[in-house]
Amino acid sequence: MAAGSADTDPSRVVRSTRQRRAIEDVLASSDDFRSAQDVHELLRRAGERVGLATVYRALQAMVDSGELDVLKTDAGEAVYRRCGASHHHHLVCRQCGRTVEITGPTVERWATSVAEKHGYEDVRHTLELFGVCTPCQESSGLEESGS
Amino acid sequence: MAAGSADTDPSRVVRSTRQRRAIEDVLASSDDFRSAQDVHELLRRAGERVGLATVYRALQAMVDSGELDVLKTDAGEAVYRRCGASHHHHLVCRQCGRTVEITGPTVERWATSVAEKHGYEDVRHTLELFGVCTPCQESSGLEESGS
DNA sequence: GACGGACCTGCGAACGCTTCTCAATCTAGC
DNA sequence: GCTAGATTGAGAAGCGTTCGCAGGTCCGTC
Repeated sequence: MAAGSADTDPSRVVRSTRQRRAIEDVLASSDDFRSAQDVHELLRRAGERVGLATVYRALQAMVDSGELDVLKTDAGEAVYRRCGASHHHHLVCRQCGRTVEITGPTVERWATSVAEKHGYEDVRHTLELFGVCTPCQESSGLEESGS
Repeated sequence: MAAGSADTDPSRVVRSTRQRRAIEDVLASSDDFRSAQDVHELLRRAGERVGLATVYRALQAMVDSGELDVLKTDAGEAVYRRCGASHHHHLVCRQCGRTVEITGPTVERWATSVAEKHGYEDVRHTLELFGVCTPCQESSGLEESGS
């Protein structure tokens, strides 16, 4: 925490290379969060030979320049998404993984107002809902009460 | 995902051991978030010989039983803090780590209703707010405009 | 108090994600 | 075409975390 904030050195020139363009393409073609490993795998499948380290460096650079959003999964993996894609959350079944996308102005407003009340600015949030979907409720209900 | 849900096996008895009590003590003596490595280091300094793996296992067990809160730092490190019985969220400064506890009936209700609308039950959620607290806004403002 | 089985512990290895190293390569500008 | 310097790629290293297993500890029972 409290990093140096020295990454945005204005004397540094960003070059447009084949690899960087390929990485941008991958992210541009999706609205979902993608991990660095994902991006690397997708590039490989697309026939682009790009090193993993390069993917990490490019993603980090894009985060620094504000082109990408980044957040951490529960597993500690960083996932990236181009900024400006519509913000939403997920409702995930903890048994089968079935996922529903959720957009909620209620929460967005609540988050902002709460944060402001405490004097925090530039607020972002992570919110995930975990439950058991209808099909899984039925099947697990059979299992557990199976006496 | 879709793990066995075997963590809350009712046939499993939790034992009270020297190590586990020491870990509880460390966390009880602080209101701050502590990483597993922190806890391990503190135990070592206190003269308690406890293995790192044991610390991880104990912390995880406490999280599962609801005794501890856990969240991930930007660096991907898991940090733990004893948790009041009441469910709440955190508003964390992404620069200095200053944390405010938040309880929000608004969100709780919203989460439940959204989940039910999609047929999900037994819903839990994770919600963290990240922003920049007032002191950090001022200091970083000075830095950036400090031509 | 002794016994036995289940749980817990500790060590080190393994794991996954990320960053670093450094020589080779490529880009942009002249 | 040439040069300076940014960028790349492969593998090693770093870090936090989890796993495997032999041995130790705890708790209920006799």
